[in-house]
Amino acid sequence: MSQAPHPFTLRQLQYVVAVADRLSFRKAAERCHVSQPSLSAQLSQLEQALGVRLFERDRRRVLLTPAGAELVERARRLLVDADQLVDAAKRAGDALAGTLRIGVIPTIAPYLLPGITPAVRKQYPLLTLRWTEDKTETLVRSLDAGTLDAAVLALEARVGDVELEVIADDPFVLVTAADHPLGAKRGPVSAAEVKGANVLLLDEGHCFREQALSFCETARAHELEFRATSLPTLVQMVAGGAGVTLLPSLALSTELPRSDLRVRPFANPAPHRTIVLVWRKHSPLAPALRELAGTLREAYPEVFPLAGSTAKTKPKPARTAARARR
Amino acid sequence: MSQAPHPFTLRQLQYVVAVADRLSFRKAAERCHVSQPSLSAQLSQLEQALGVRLFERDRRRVLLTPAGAELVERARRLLVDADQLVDAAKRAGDALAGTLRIGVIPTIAPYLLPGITPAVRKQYPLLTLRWTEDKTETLVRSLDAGTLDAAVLALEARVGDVELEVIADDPFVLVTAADHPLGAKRGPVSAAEVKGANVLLLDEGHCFREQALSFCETARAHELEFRATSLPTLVQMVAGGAGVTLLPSLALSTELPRSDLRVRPFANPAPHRTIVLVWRKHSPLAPALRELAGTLREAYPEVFPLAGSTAKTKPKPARTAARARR
DNA sequence: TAAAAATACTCCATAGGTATTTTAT
DNA sequence: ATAAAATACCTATGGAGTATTTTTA
Repeated sequence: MSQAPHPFTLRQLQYVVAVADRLSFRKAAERCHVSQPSLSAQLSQLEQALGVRLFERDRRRVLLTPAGAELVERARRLLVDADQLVDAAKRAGDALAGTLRIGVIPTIAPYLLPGITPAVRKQYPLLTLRWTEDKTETLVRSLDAGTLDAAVLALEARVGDVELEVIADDPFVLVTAADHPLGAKRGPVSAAEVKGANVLLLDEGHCFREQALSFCETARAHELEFRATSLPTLVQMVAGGAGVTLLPSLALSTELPRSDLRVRPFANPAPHRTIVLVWRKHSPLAPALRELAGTLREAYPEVFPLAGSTAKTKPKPARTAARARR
Repeated sequence: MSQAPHPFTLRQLQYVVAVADRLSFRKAAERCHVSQPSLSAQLSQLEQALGVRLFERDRRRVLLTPAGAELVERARRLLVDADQLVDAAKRAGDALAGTLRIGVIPTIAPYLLPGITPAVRKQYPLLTLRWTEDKTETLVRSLDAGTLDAAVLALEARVGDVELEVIADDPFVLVTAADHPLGAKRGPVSAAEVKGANVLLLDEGHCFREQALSFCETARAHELEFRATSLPTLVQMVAGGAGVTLLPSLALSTELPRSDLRVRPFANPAPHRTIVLVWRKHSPLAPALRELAGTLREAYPEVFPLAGSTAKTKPKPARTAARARR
């Protein structure tokens, strides 16, 4: 649309309004902290630009012409809008007091979000998070396109050229039916034990599938032909005796305990994923996102005491003793 | 309110919008017909002024930050409003296409306005006239205060320090009851004939009263104690036999003919008033008002063939042959 | 390396200042 | 004579230009 420089200045509008209020060039000039000739010059310039006489000059006083009166009203509104624009921008300057669009993968979203939402709301009461759930590849594309400000992903996936901050380490566990041989023993399960087992995995496209599959290949376990579309389905199929599976610890508190299933951690080196918050390189939101990631990292072990790597340093963190961070 | 210079420029907003549209500083600069460094400089200046990063710079492309996206929306609106302000001002520049506030005295308003309104509407379809009816003194004060843009008055009254344009000469006539001796004769009545007659006049405050009274003093006629508050009342009282009166010709077509009344013009020098359009000295509307007065002057004899001085030049103007003036 | 934005600087247009004149009461 | 706005003229800020460097894919 408009590419030519605007025919008037916000300053000129201020002058018009000042004169309309005081009905005197001198007093208006005082109020605007400029000299009377400067103000006069700007106003006649404005009149020339608009092609309208705005004021009726008289040595005693100044009167508004009908055109001037209308312009003053518009000028007032415009100046108010301009001020509001400044205010809005200043408010928007604090990214943690606005809206952030963040993506999450399906094997994290339903387990993480309910848990950390209260902590985020508490820490950043003015922040609104707009979550988008999709597979890693889609999220990374959206991120690059600028449709998302950040994403919560597993670092082990192809994550693109981004900056990131670790939120938590999420070790995998072995899940078997209660009557399955591998579920009979307690304590950490070694890769050797799993050798030859029939393992159920997620569908293509889920990065968790790739991560679990990579472990299975190392351990020489077999993948079954059936693939599940979600973790709850996977668990259900294991309970039905179709085979064993791996689950991220994050999902445990939601999917388990179940009397028909057994869960065993893995012996080192245990398969795991690293949950990270990622954002575009050069994103001006980087500082804010880094801080947000810190908040998530701190909230994580409190909300998921069974899961996070940080939990190792605090073997039994009291679930109720969530320190309020100011 | 705002007396400090505004923290940003409309030009800067144009730059922001241009960048938001093209997502490239270079292309935006092209579009705005400035060099890329100039645009860059203005934008970083704006970012500094607002304390917000608006763009995410990347060598490949430019992305809007959330704050930037919001600001762009506001900027778009603000620029549209600014353009509208210019348009409105340009339109308002033509005073004969806007609204004019005009005062009229009570002895003119009811007779003149219905007659000339169609002509005005025809000549200036975009013009709205806001009429105010009041006595001369009040109108002159309103005019001076700027509440009115102009007024239709009788020049013979104290009209203040104004510029004016004559609309019409309005000679007075003698009105008597049908059975009054002065009404028995036909043809112009001389001042001598009226000597000693009992004359009814308007109330104080009406300038027409002063004008009629001045004639009565010259002619040595007597004013009766009763005073009427309006011309219709005056006519009614004359019909009732209370005395004779003077009427402005302008009022004739509305108040007369009546079978119970007689009307006679005055012999020269006939009493009269001059109907004028007046406005403040220095009013920037002067040219428009002068033109408007011209239109009224031309319409007058066509609408009031019995009344105007101009009518003398055309003894019998066909009332229906109102030339359409372009 | 190439393409885009940022820097460095120079220039000039103009907003703003001071001194003075004009104008109308 | 006075008070206010307009005019004349000067100054200096800063917007815009050209040339160049920086950055990173």
